[in-house]
Amino acid sequence: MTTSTQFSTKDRILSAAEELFAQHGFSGTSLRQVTGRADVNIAAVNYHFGSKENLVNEVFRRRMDEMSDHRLDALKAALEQHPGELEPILAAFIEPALAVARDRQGGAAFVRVIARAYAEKNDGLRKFLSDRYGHVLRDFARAIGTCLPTLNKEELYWRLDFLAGALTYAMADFGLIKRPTGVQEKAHRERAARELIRFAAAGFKN
Amino acid sequence: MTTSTQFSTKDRILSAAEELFAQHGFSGTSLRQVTGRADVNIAAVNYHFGSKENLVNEVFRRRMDEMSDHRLDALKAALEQHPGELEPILAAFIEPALAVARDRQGGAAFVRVIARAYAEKNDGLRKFLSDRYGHVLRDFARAIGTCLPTLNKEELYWRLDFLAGALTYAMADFGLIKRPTGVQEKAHRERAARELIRFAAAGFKN
DNA sequence: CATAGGATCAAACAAGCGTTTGATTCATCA
DNA sequence: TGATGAATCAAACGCTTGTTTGATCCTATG
Repeated sequence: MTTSTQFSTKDRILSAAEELFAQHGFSGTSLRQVTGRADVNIAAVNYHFGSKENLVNEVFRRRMDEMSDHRLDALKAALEQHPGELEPILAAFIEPALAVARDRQGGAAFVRVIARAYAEKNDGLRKFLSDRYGHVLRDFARAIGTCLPTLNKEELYWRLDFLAGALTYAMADFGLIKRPTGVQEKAHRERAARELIRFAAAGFKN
Repeated sequence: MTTSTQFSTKDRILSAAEELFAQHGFSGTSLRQVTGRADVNIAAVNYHFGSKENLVNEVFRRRMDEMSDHRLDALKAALEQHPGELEPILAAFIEPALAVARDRQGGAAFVRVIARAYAEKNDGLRKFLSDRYGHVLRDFARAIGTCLPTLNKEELYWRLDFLAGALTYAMADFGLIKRPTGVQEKAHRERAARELIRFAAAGFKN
């Protein structure tokens, strides 16, 4: 099959897997659950992806590539338009996570999948993420560093870790802040981004 | 068996489960792995705990009770000895997590288990945690609130979520800060606590 | 010492797992 | 139109899962 009027089998598997991984984790999700939700034969996973592990990686690649590109674009724009300012850099880091969370259908699930990736000590996956997206974090570290020249490198990395933790946790709706019924998911996440930018900016500046 | 010169079968199972859950997650850990490491018959888990799910809950209860008590004691002391100050309250929240991480053997694994608990959308476990330990978070929220009376309640809860996220993430060694070889685990975690208290204090104060 | 009952054991259970097979459908192109 | 190969299918593969069984060991109590 080259094209299709609807979503391809491959895409349906990826979307179903994304949602289920977000809900039940990687090892907590069976391929039969995935193919059941995608309305696809069980053998299709191994046909299109080779193995369950490859499917996990593909679920990541599909959204992380997009999110990382947006982050780097936003960082470049922030450095050009607001040189020396911290908040635009933090926004460039935080808002694409928000965007991927609300953009496409099922994107909300992906944020939770990211959180899971950190929790699962799946070393293969972590190496995959570090190899493929480590440079994004390094670029942000450099940008923040030139913005706060008195901050030494170790402290900078600690705070970047705190930011990543808070972002992951908040975006995934893990905490005690439950989205009030009646508040739209989109408005909720925008609020989260706004609050986090303020919180982190204060923390970075000391 | 009422007493034992060594650790009881029940304790050995709990410790082995804790370490393995930290490494491979709940659904990623089989009871045969647990009983293998604990050097115990496979049937012992269901005999002593009833089911795998109960074992998961027990692994939590064992350390969370201790950590929550320490947090509340430290909070009380902070309010008495440093009334109106924010940093001691944050320290009361952060340091017991550090303590449980270094105190007993295998405690380090538990911090990673906590992180996992939030990532797993295991609703039974999350309800268990919320029912049993929700009052701890509420006490801290109240203490911080009287400390920063201009901060409205919603913002306060957002920031408490950010703190919890950053704490979980940093303590579990998820981020890019890898403990340098040669630096003791204890020193590494103390550094984490110190940096996080400063970061969060600045964030809370705005 | 006899015995009751908690603790441990090897073994098996049905169910679910990821993966593979070989046949069959279907669209494409010579 | 008939051939080619990708895509899909039902079915089965061997293996692991959590749990249960019934026998056996061990220790504390009468």
